[in-house]
Amino acid sequence: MKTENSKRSTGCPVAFGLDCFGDRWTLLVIRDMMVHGKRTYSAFLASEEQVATNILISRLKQLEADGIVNKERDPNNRRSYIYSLTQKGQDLAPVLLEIIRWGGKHDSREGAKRKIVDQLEQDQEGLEQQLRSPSPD
Amino acid sequence: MKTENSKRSTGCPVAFGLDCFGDRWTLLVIRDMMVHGKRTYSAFLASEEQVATNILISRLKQLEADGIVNKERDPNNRRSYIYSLTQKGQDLAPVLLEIIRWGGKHDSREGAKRKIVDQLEQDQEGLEQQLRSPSPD
DNA sequence: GCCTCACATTGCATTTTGCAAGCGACTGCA
DNA sequence: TGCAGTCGCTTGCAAAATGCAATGTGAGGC
Repeated sequence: MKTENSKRSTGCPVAFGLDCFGDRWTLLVIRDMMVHGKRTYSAFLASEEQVATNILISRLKQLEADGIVNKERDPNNRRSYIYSLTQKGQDLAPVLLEIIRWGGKHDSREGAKRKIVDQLEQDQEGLEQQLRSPSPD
Repeated sequence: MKTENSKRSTGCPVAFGLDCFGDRWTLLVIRDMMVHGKRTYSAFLASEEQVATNILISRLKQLEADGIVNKERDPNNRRSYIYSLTQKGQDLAPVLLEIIRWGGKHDSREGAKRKIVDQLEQDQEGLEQQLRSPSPD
């Protein structure tokens, strides 16, 4: 598991960000919450990129420890938990949007998904609000 | 070394971005180029975060392979190389800016560096232009 | 010719990742 | 009441990435 003291401490805001979400999986979990409105462990597990269970749980724990997501019991199902974005997590929406914009511009592969990129070009403000308080799609 | 076929191919622009710069070091090299105007191997090596030589060279090669940086000989010193950002690399400026904004807002540690964060608040457009064609600070 | 600098490689121990299996608490259903 | 299925999570282990120190190479400088 990623340990808490694996954080750098140079004071650079970029390094600080990377310490929170600078790996191959963390930002995909945040994407799943923002873009796809996912909120449960099993929903994250079902994402296209096929994250392993041990990686997923370690990232969720780290995100919770970093105050980016909040974990609470599902009132309707006592064996489930609901993960949601804190303010700090919602504030990652602009970061995600700019990554989407960059990926949309520079990913020339077949099968690149344009839907959200088009939405971003047409109504950035609206999309950002949507990412901050998402609903399942 | 990170192999080229370690790329995911789900078509998601976020996953595409993470395949290019989703690790603990790549974006720091890009930060060094944009924010600090660094352009040589030895300048990157001297960064605060103390990247190892093997990691640095592997990231530079990957960035070059991905078309994000360009490598050419230094006309003034034939044992040196100059690394510079391509258009694709310069287009990462908004991503970096939003990470800086987020880090600036949420990093409450002692010693967090505010200078660039303040600059961002005062003149985002100017800063973005500066990051796209940086000069050493 | 010898020294230094800049870029880069190598070897090896440690850490992280990927993958498969399994576990305990809980639920829905007969 | 029993029991199969779901949910969140843990464990074991092989493979890959990382951290680290030492070494190599090729171009200048003197």
